[in-house]
Amino acid sequence: MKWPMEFRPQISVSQVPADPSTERDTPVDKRNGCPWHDVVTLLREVKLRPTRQRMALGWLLFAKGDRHLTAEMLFEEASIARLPVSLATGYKTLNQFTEVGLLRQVAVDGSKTYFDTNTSDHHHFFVEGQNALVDIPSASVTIGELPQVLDGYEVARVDVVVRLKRKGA
Amino acid sequence: MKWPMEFRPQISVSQVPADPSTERDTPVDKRNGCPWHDVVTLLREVKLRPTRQRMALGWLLFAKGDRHLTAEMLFEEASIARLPVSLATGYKTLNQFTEVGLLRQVAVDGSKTYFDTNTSDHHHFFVEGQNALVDIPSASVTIGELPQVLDGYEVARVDVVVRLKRKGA
DNA sequence: ATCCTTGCAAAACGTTTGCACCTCA
DNA sequence: TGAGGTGCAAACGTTTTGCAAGGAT
Repeated sequence: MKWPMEFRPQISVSQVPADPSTERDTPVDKRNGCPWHDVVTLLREVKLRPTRQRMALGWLLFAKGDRHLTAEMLFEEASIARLPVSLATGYKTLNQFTEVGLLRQVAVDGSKTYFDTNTSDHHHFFVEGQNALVDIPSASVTIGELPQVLDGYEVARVDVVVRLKRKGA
Repeated sequence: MKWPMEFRPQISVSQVPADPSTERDTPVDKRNGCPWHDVVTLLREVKLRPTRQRMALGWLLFAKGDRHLTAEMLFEEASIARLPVSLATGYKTLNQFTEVGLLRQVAVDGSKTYFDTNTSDHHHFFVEGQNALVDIPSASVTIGELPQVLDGYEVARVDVVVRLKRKGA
């Protein structure tokens, strides 16, 4: 594959502070803990039927502030909480929630897919060994300038992952 | 999991231009096309026996400048070139090369693992639709400052992925 | 001669799907 | 009641592994 690479700086990504009032793509306020009742509203706004399972998962996901979960983790939480949801439904729901902008997928390495309940503009620490993700407010990372992008393309998103390792490991 | 997050800017990651003379962790010069003979040297330096298969894969990987490959892509290239290497060996070799610092894994989303022959400090464009990776010299991206890192941990690496999408898609 | 490496096929793993049954509006 | 959702088990694609046979020093 040939690629015309002209790296004249041109596009500049301005990072916006994670001020709730500026959040985009967040149909419903899920910034504060989300009582059970609000999950109905949340689901209705994105035009997903508030079924028993989606309610349960939505509650697990959004009631406790920002979280980073895999399908398996969510499934286990539901099991422990005696919320009867199958693993397949867990996957399907996470994907649906992502499609409608309630969640965001985070690419770290490894085979597992992480879902982030914080859909605003921000980045991540990835803690090796613990395989845990921690938010970094986008205000804390400044990206200066990017090289010019290929004609016909535009920047969809800039993901920054800061990998942490145990000191002296 | 609780996490003490104090986001006082403190650690500053200074990005170094991709000047070959400053490359770290690159045991052997693989900057210019690597003739067959040099692969032997390359392998010996990292204490891997120069077997037929590792020679073949090493040559495919390092003879053509910087590349971003999955195991399947490498396997297909080898097949086309009539180099008899099994898929399992392809995987094993990519992992071994990564362990000794000859390759670097790149985390984009999707189920496939990409390996990058450029182990120096740099970032990536990820072209959606084409699932292609393109290097961004680290000099083109300036990361200002990072929040303080949890006690006992240090920054292993900062990965920046700039996702490109077709305009108006 | 010894240890390392390979190839195959099978297993493992995370994820998706086909389909019969159920349920919400 | 009917469109949509769920659960199960099977299918899927990628990656790893156990083991017997082959190759490097």
